[in-house]
Amino acid sequence: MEKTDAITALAALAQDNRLDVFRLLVEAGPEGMPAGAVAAALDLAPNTLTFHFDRLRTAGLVTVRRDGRSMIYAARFETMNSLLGYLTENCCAGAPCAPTVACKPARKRDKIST
Amino acid sequence: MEKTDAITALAALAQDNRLDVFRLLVEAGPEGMPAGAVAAALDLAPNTLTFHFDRLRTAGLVTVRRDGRSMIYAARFETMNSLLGYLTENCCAGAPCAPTVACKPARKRDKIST
DNA sequence: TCCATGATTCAACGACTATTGAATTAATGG
DNA sequence: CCATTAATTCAATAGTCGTTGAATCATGGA
Repeated sequence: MEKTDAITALAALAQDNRLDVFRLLVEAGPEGMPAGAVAAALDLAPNTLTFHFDRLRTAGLVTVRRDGRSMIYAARFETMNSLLGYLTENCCAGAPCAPTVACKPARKRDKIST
Repeated sequence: MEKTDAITALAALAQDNRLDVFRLLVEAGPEGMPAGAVAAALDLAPNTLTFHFDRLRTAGLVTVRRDGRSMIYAARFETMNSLLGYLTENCCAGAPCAPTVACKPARKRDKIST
């Protein structure tokens, strides 16, 4: 991952609502969930949400597809992995950090903590 | 690591010059380096640098101590580790990501890539 | 004490961010 | 075709960010 991409991804995650959105999508797994459901879960105005989705999408942290009138957003774990890779490689003085960290959608967890 | 701390740390790293500063300090290791040396290495105005150091310090990513008239800044690897921990735990759907990632100062590397 | 050096403080500035309300586009069902 | 639902676009706004220049503080040496 390039430095500029890392910065974009970091900036995308460095915001309260966006971090919530991303965590929610991570929990939702690869199938993702409709924008409306995210809006309902996090109590965000639809236009505000569109704004944040745009940032996440620009950062490559999220994908969209249309399903009827719903837009289904899903987390891109690959990008999250690249970001973790970049941070361990460049901000940890090298090798000691990186015993093959990998980010998979996998199993659900108890509950998102705020 | 708390969510708000994670956001502060992410925001601290999500900026070109600050990321450069932090990477430089990571390379410098636990002894750190004087503000002036950082300023020279990255060609930053001293007041601009103070501004960025403040952010990094607020995020807990950096420590300072005085040595004569120099201020010696050093990376706090512990915080970086916590951040990586938070991201793998909360943004990777849980366990599959975290085979004990750890961030140590340790050995130098070839060269920072821009 | 005086001066030079290293760094911080402060005010100002343009640029960007996050949110809002109103209007608009897209797809579906009757 | 019309109404409804889902989401996006757009303009406006307050607030924050990054940088600059000038002034100030702190330390050490002559």
